[in-house]
This record gives sequence, C-alpha cells and structure tokens, in this order.
Amino acid sequence: MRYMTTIRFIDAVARAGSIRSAAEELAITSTALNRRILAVEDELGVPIFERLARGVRLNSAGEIFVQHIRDQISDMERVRAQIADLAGERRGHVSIACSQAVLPFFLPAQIERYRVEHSGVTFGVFLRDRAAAEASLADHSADLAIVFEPIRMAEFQTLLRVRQQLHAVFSPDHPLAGRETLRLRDCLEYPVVLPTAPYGVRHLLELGLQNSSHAPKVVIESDSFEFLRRYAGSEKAVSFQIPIGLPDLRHDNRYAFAPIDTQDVPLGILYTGQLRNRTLPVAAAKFADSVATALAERFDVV
Amino acid sequence: MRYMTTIRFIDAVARAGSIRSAAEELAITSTALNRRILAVEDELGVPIFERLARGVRLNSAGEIFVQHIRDQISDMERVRAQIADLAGERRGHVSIACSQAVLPFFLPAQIERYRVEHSGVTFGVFLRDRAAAEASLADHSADLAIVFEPIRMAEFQTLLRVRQQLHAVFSPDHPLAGRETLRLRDCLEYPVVLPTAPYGVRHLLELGLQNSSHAPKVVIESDSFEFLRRYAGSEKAVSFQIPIGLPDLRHDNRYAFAPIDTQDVPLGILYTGQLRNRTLPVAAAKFADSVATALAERFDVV
DNA sequence: TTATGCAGTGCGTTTATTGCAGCGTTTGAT
DNA sequence: ATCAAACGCTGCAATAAACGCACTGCATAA
Repeated sequence: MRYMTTIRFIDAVARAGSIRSAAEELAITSTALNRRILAVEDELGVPIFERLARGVRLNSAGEIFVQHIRDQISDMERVRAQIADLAGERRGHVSIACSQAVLPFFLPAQIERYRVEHSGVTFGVFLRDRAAAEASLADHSADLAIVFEPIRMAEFQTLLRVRQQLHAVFSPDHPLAGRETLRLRDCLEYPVVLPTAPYGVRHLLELGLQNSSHAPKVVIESDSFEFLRRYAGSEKAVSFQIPIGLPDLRHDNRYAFAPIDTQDVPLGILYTGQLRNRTLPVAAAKFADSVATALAERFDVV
Repeated sequence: MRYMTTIRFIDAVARAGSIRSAAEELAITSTALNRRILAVEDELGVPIFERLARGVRLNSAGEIFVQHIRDQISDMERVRAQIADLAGERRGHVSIACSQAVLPFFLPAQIERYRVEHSGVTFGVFLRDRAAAEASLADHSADLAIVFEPIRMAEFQTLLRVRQQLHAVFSPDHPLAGRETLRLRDCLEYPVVLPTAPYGVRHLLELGLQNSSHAPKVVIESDSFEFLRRYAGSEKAVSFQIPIGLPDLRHDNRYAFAPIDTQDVPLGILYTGQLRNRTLPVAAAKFADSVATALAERFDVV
C-alpha cells in the first residue's frame, strides 16, 4: 500500500538500528530516508529516534509510535486478505516462530495439509528459541509461535497447550531399546548428548537432574536437535526429545525411544500462541485453528 | 500526519457520498481526489466505491477498508496524545454523542469540572437520538455516547448504566405541584407535551400508556426538551423528563416536578458507552471515568 | 428533450521526493 | 596519537509525483 511507505521505512530503520543500513535494504539513499524521518519527527513535534554514534535507537516516543505503525501495517495485510476473500481468491501469508521440535515432522505435514486446501497461502517458518519466539511476535515478524516451555511474557496469548513427556532417544541396538518406560537414572548410565541452555528440553532435564544423585556424562552439546538425534544413532549415547519431535517409527526405524518416568522429569508443555490483542490475518487464524486441532487430536490438552 | 492524507481523503469521500463534494470541503480539485481513489483501488485490485449517477457509495470491500482506515486515523490521534503526554503537555479532544437530557445541566458541569484539571483538552458535544448516537460511535465521529434507553447494537460497549425514573414536569403553580410521587393517570388529566418518537422518554411513556385506559391529550410534540420544559412552564400542561435532565431546584424555581410511580412507567436506564474493542484516546478514557464517577455518585448503578 | 451533476482523462505546471557530493562527528583499530 | 570507517545530516540539481484546468461521456431530473 503506497501511502504506508513512510511508516514501513521507519519500521525498517527501527529494526535495522541505523538509517544507512536500513536505506540499503530498502534500496534508496540514506539521505532520502533520513529526511522522511526528520519530516515525521517534525510533524510529531518530538524526535522518535535517539541519535547514537553507531546509528539510531527508538526513544520512548518512538516506541509508542513504532508499536502503533506495526499494528497498522499488519492490520492492513489482514484487510487486504479480507478484501481478496470477497473477490474469491484466498490469499495470505503466515509467519511462524517455533521451537526446533516441531520443525522436522509436525510443521511440514501441517503446512502441506493446509496448502492443499489453500494453495494461495504462503508460509514463513523461523526457528526461534523460547525467548526469541515471543520477541518475534512482539515486533510482528511472526504471526504465530509454537514453543516448548516458553518464558511466558505478558504479551503472549496462549491459543492451545498440550502435554509433552520427555523421551530418551537412542539407536535401535542400544541396551535401552525395547523398554516401555525409563527412569532418568537408566539414561545417565550412558553418555548423553544435550541441547544447549536456551531450549525447553534442556530446561526440563535440568529440573530432573537436580533431584538426581547421578551426574550426566555430557559428551556433546548442540543447538541442533537434528544433529543430536543423528548422533545418538551412532555411539551408545542417549539423546532427548519430546514426542512431537520424534519420527514416526512406522516409517523410520533408525531410532528407538522411550518415555522418561514423570517422577524424574516433569511433563513439559508445548504452547501455541499469538501476540495478545492482535487480530490475526485470516490465513494465520485459520492455520492456527488447523494446527490446534491436529495437536489436540494427538496430545493431551492442558 | 502527512502520510495519512490519502486515507483521510477517502474517509471524507465515504462520508460525503460524492467525490466532488468531498473535494470541495477538502479544498482540492475533484480530479486530484478522483485520482487518489483510483490509485488506491488499483493497489487493492478491486474498487472500493460503487459509481452511481449522483455520486459514489462504498461497496463491501470499501466498507472493510474504510472501517480499517478510520481505526487507523483515530488510533493515530491517540498515539499523538500519548506522545504529547510524554513531553508533559496533556492534550487531546473528546467527542461525545448524547441524548438531550444530559445537555442542559449534566454535561456542561462535567466538562467544566474536567477542564479545570486538563485545560488542554477540547470537546465536541453532539445531540444524537439513541439510534444516531451509536452510528456516531461506529463511524468514529464520537468517542463516547451517553444515551437514554439506547437501541443496543452489538458494537456498543457499555461503560456504566444508571437508573433514571421518569418525572413529570410542570409549573410551580400547577395543581400537581407539591406531590411526592404521581401516578401516570394523574398526569393524563392535564394536557401533555411530549418528545417525538425516537427519544427514550417517549419510548418509556408509550410502554406506560399501553397499560393505561386513559388516552393522553397530546397538545405538543417536539424534538427539543428545552422547548417542552419551557412550554410546560406555561399553560397547565405536563411534560416529562428524567432526573439527569432536570434543573437543580435550589437554583431554579421556575419548574416543579415529581417522579412517576414505577408501577405505571418502568425505570429507564441511561447508558454511557463506547465503540466495542476501540482503544479510546487517553483524554476520552479519563473523561469517561470522570463522568462515570459522577453518575455513580448521583444515581443507582445497574 | 434539455439541463444539471457526476466520475474520469489528457496535458502542462507546480510541488514534493530523491540522489549526489560533501561536512562534522564518534568509535575502534593501528 | 592517528587514521579509517561508519554514522547522521545539509545544499543543490534532477527526477518523479501530485495537482489544476479544460474537457469528455454518462445518467438522472426537470
């Protein structure tokens, strides 16, 4: 929408942290951009950016202003989609910030299923740890978040919560393979490979380890669950994952896994949510519904 | 705010019902305005106005669009006021659509009291019957509505409700003067002067008259309560009004009045409200608080 | 039928926006 | 201490956008 260029530019500057760098990605000169900002500040009567040596930063007036224009921008997208709906074409874009666990199996299947019905809808899928996912909602770079054990902030509005019991993952020829359930201490007899600190799985494990006298033999830490899972396939190591991130054994027999007794490690919760008080674009709202239904079918709703 | 000119223009066209007349009040030529509209329609991919012989009218896409841009426009005012607040100056504008009853005494006193504290805040006060008041909220031409017995629509969000017992008004030398309470039939023995149909007082009276065998001798109908009240001062006629619209007898002894038994005429309700889901400008929200407090002190809250 | 009021178009003019070159400043590395 | 790099900002000319005027075609009301 043409009339929104100025505010889109300002949004970009706020994100980029400097006028010059924002100008570059917007493919205009810094002078033009600079003058747009000065003009807006002049109209408002107050500056919205602090000028620092290395760029600019929003001041408190700017925070208010940018918060507002981001609302405007994403509302306009919703309105456009709504109008397009009237004309019969179902279009839109859904942007999702999510934990690693949903990336390998759950989300691809969900998106594929949704796009069968609504081929006009495009998707953006971004890996964010539980803190960053909520930041993405706040600055409108994501419409939805699917996060495990999030650090709940006030701006996060839960759409659905499902239980996720921690599972140990190992190779099919591992001594633990075939067991129905495991105690945490069973796992700790083997080398373990763990996700790094910011992730929910690690968080849960730490809770469990506090009540355990056994010290884990952590041979590998990684921020990639993909890597952890594959590594656990080799060596006699044990990795950890939540059900939604586990492969379907009917189609993939390279792994074995078993749930860990909840006496040892508490049940985790996977949250689906959005920014509080934001009206989502139709496409995002419908996709959220579809995801919520799928989750509710498969897992225990809290 | 400069970047909003296009949408302000479109809002104006939607209100005016024709491009030419809107152009006139905007002090530009119709061609320029016309081209702005065509440009927006081009961007949206669909027309937002139906072209009629006598002007233009919003189509359904236009309804969605205009609803949205009106939100944007009034939100921006709120943001500006919020930013001005940061800079120390308390500014803003409050626009009120209200029933006649609150015009003569209540609202002037409330606004005066409020402006003592916040002299930077300006007011717009518009007389609207109970249907039109809510329309004013919907199209953002009013921030607040104070209406007696409104036709509740879905978009109306009640902030406070207070009881209002119907009173008969007459001159101090009227035979009815001095009575503590009246039955409706007492009043009907005299000529009555009534507000016209769209008003809440008339509505209540009609309800009362349905259960009465007496037919009223309606000598005057008027849409001005001021006129009705003054006329009742002369002749031996009886008029009707709710407490909030009655003068303070300590300062004005040109009138006498008495409540009408609730067996005959049900208690009416005065609503204070706003448009649902709208975040009011700070000034409007604070004034609404102040009004609500004053009403709650004086009348029974429902 | 004519007269009126309307939205839309072509074209020259005015106004706003942009890009270029350059200034003064701060910061981090040499 | 010095130098290079990155930053926001300004003067001026070039460019693009918005505008007003004159005019067209169309639909209703008189």
